[in-house]
Amino acid sequence: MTVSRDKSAREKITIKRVAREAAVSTQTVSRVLNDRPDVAPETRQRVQEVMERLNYQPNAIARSLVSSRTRTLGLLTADFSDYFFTQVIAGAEVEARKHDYFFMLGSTERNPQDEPEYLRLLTERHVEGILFARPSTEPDNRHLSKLLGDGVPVVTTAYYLPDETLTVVDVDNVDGGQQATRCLLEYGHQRVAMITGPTGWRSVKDRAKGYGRALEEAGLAVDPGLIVEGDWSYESGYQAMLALLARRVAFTALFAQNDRMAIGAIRALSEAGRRVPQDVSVAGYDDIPVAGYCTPPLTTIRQPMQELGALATRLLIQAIEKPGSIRGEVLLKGELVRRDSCTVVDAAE
Amino acid sequence: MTVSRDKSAREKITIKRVAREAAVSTQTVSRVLNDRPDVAPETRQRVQEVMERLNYQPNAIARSLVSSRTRTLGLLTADFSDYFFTQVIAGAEVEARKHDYFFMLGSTERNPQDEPEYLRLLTERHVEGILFARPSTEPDNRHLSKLLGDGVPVVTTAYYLPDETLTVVDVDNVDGGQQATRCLLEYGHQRVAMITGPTGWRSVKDRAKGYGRALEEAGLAVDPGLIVEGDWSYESGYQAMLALLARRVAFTALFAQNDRMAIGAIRALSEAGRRVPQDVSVAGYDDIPVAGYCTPPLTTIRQPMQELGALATRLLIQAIEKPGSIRGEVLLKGELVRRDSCTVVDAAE
DNA sequence: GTGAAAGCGCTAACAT
DNA sequence: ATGTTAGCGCTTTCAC
Repeated sequence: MTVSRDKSAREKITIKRVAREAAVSTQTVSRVLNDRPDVAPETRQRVQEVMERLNYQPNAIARSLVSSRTRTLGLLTADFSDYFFTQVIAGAEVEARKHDYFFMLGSTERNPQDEPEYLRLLTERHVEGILFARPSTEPDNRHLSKLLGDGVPVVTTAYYLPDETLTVVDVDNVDGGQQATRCLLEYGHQRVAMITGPTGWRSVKDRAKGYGRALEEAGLAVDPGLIVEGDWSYESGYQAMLALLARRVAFTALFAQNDRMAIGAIRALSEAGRRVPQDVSVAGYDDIPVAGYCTPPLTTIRQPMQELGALATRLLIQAIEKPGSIRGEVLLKGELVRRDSCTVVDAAE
Repeated sequence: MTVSRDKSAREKITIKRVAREAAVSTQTVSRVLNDRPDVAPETRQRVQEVMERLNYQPNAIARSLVSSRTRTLGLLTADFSDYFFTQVIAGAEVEARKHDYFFMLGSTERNPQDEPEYLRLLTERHVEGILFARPSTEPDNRHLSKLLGDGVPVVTTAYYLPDETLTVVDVDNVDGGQQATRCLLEYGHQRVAMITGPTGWRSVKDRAKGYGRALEEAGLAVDPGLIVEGDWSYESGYQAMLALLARRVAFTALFAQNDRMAIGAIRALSEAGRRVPQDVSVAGYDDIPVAGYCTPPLTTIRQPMQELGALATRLLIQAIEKPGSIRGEVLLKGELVRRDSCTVVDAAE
């Protein structure tokens, strides 16, 4: 019975088969595979030729079993619609590949209670470390503490734990909030409103702190009547601005803690007949791609998101390969991008 | 020397250890682990207690080696900045977890020539199938053909191969382009411009086909002078509109093949003193989150991106678990979302 | 330089 | 209902 030869002799191509065809022991094949020096040049070449001819692929599973290394990292995220974390992941992935690691993806996507289960499954698969690319909003972090207790390397981006000393990579949100607010103040605005992200986020508190500092620098006090809370979404920015307008308080400028809420707020302002920037100057945060092309183009704080992911991954790999070598926080700075949504306060106002 | 006990007695917790402490054979432990029926209730319970007490975690690597199953899928993508594919991935991940699979992430992010290498590394790690969540723009697809030849299950989203019969999940771009254009025509527009995505993309050709069909239905001819090419980016939409305006051809409506280019084009129109929608109606494609909040809110085609990812994953898993069960294309329909960027043609024009 | 033997953690196949 | 033996594909150890 002759079958097409590729399909018929379906013996798996293992190290054994290579050894047999090259007339050496499996051990020698293994040596060639791992670029060990103690192989005779002719032997090495012969083995390599056989590997080539058979299209041999070493079985990474088997290698992992004996070496207890998987060169695999776990990536825990919460929401793929969040541009910030998506960019972090993009940066992380590129960096991981540079060091010959792969990421296993775990996205809890609106089921945060699944996280412990994800962690269990990932550790069963022997990921060598875990990158948290999600906000720190869950109250229950026992599973993460357990992970740390077990000695699994963990690095987080923009994720803090109350009691634990984590390796965290983040942007300097205090500085960013201060830069954005300062920019508005420099244009002569005295009444600067703020739409914040949801309570509980570290970044929200920090950006608000920066806002407060900038006001203080200018000799102004924080007026709670000018502050509204959103949930980062376009819609919440829109609603927050409606709420602010309903309060009938005076303001000539707005600092929105992210671009989406800024754009939503601009929509509400425009519907209310208030022009941006002539009547109200608006500064956002993130510099999402649309920021330069919406109407008007948005002045905002650009965050080095991909760098954040890359740096976090580098630290994680370092923690794996040189245990105990790192610890603590790293903060990257954001950068003010001036566009058309901010201008000098109207003297007539 | 007394060390904290968690660190000292660092014997790995394996099936052997559990067997020893429960005074059974490893085989019995294995049976309990795999929920086999042939274990005495008391034995089962005793084993489970020991597992619990020792906090035993089965080693997925070892299980994979013997079962040659990894419950791991490969995910190949190209660009995390692309909202479409990001959403596909989000949907895919959720679906994978439902079936107890994980994805290994491979993002070629502006290095398409790395793809063969990625594929090699993924197959070495014995992923059981691969999902391509990236556009089909590379001319060289030998590595993918090889994959198919090797019998690795592959499903793609919006990715076609000239000669191969792939399992493809996609949106019906002809229908979408037709819906968008038809909407503009229904408002009475006769001169409908189009900004396309880059040549070579299947979706570009299909959306253009839909545009042509709608015009034909209305008894109108396609005018190449009204068509400009972009590259999907905001900036390219902006530039394309500048180019179109420079041609000094008359048009009262625009179909942009994605929302980003539509928004870029609106920016150019607004800078040129042409109001949207009063002077020019604009329809986009994708319904990205900002579409409802930019100025003016965008009429567009909503695509079921997450569903696409989920469906592709379901088909992939099916192909793995029941080989030979599927083949061919599945097309999901998009849906027209009417907002403010389109209106009836100005009679005075 | 090369090979034989043992074992990584688990399960399939056969015993009892 | 439970245990014994063998083996998944590879590497480590120790011979020669």
